[in-house]
Amino acid sequence: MVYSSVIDNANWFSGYGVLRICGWIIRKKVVGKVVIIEISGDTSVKPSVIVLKKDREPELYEKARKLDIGTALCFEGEVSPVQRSKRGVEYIAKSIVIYSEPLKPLPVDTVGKVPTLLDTRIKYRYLLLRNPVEKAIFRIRAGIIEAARKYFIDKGFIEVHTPKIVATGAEGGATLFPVKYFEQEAYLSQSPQLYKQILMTGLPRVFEITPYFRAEKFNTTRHLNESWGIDAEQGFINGVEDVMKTLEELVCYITDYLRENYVEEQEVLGIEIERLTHPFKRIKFEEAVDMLRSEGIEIPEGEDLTDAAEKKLGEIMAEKGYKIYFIVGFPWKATGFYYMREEDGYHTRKFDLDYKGLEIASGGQREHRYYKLIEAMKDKGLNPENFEFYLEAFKYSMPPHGGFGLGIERLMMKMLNLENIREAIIFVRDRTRIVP
RNA sequence: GCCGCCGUAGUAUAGCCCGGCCUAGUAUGCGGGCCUGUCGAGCCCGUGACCCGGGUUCAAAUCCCGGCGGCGGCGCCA
Repeated sequence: MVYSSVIDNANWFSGYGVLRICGWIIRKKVVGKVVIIEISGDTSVKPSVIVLKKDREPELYEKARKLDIGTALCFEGEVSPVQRSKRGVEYIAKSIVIYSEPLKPLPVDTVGKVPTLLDTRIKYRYLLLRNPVEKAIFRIRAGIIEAARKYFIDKGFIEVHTPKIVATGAEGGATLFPVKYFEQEAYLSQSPQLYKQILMTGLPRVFEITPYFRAEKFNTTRHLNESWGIDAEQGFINGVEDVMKTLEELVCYITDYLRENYVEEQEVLGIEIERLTHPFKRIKFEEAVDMLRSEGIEIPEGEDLTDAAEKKLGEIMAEKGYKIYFIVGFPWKATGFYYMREEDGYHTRKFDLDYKGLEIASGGQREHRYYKLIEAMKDKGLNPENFEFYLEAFKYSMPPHGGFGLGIERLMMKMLNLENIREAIIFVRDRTRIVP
């Protein structure tokens, strides 16, 4: 599939089937009387291949054979009637315009013949984006967001933006990045949670595609300090099931959308995004704990599952034929103050969505009753006075509501079989990385 | 924060355990040549590296100490 570019200048038809394609040389072969140049641009994940023959276009042949890997150029031409390349669509060029040449040889291999360590890969990500594999990963990322927007808009949700500079976190300041905000103390937002909820008094169905800033000192393959999520919140719900339904439909919509529209990307990555069908399996938190305990894993009473336990649960569930499943009914002890408690006082309406043993989303029904919310905060040892801006909204007919946050990078990891979450974001912010 | 592993040309690696045979090997890149519509092309020639500082020793890429950097695990995690 050849995509039409939104940038007219980068890709336009100048009439009579003549096409202008721009990009960088990622591979060049001089083979006797023929020069073969592969261009990586934005028209396709696979390279555009220009073939120049000594007897057909002698001047361009001479020009092309001297070009370096990494050169930025545009060519005008047409699709070749002869298609012998196994790598991309072949073109016959009528003209080539050089825009920029590398000052020195590229530090990394943009065709992927020589392996690159993750650290180097992150450092030179912008160059490696010329590599079809890397390009495919980030085109798919864009596809996830594109699909999510379509899904929500179709369902009548409105896209919102909540502040990323906030006055307080929901549960103390330990995991927040402080920022100087004139004479006040402020933080980077860890989650749009509280603001999404406030919006339930005026816009009962919202979604937001947003960064999460988390100051935890993780050093693992599945944590970032700046990650992105697809968040949603909906009001006038009949229960937590309404929220879970939205989430499972969204995830299925995304995978179907990618399967259909990102075929070439999957081919380049050598994967097939698996088809998911809803409803997803629901298991109760206690059932999960029982399953794990019968496998000899210790789970302290009322505590959340560790990552290792979640991974093990993924294996157990896979044996039963479930790759993606909800864990529902988390104990109050293990959740935030804003989740609605069940009548028994022990359980809540919080859920997690796990995909192949990794938590990719969490959410639930929130407590919308003002006095219950105050009670909950006190129970969690929080001072309601610190949340006045939030609580105020609950005084004016807050409908029952709930929502979720879906981690984009984590979804990508499981969908594309990435080993490290850092492979799923272009510019990485982790424990030590702050540039580029 | 704790624990483990690692740091060798542009990139990716071998050598380190057991110091000398390392003038540091290989692949790829880069420069040159041959050949050929190649597709991880092939063949030949060339090019280029032991993270930093200190120590042990006749002798250190190799052993020891410190620093810096990377990877992973755990803790922690809306």
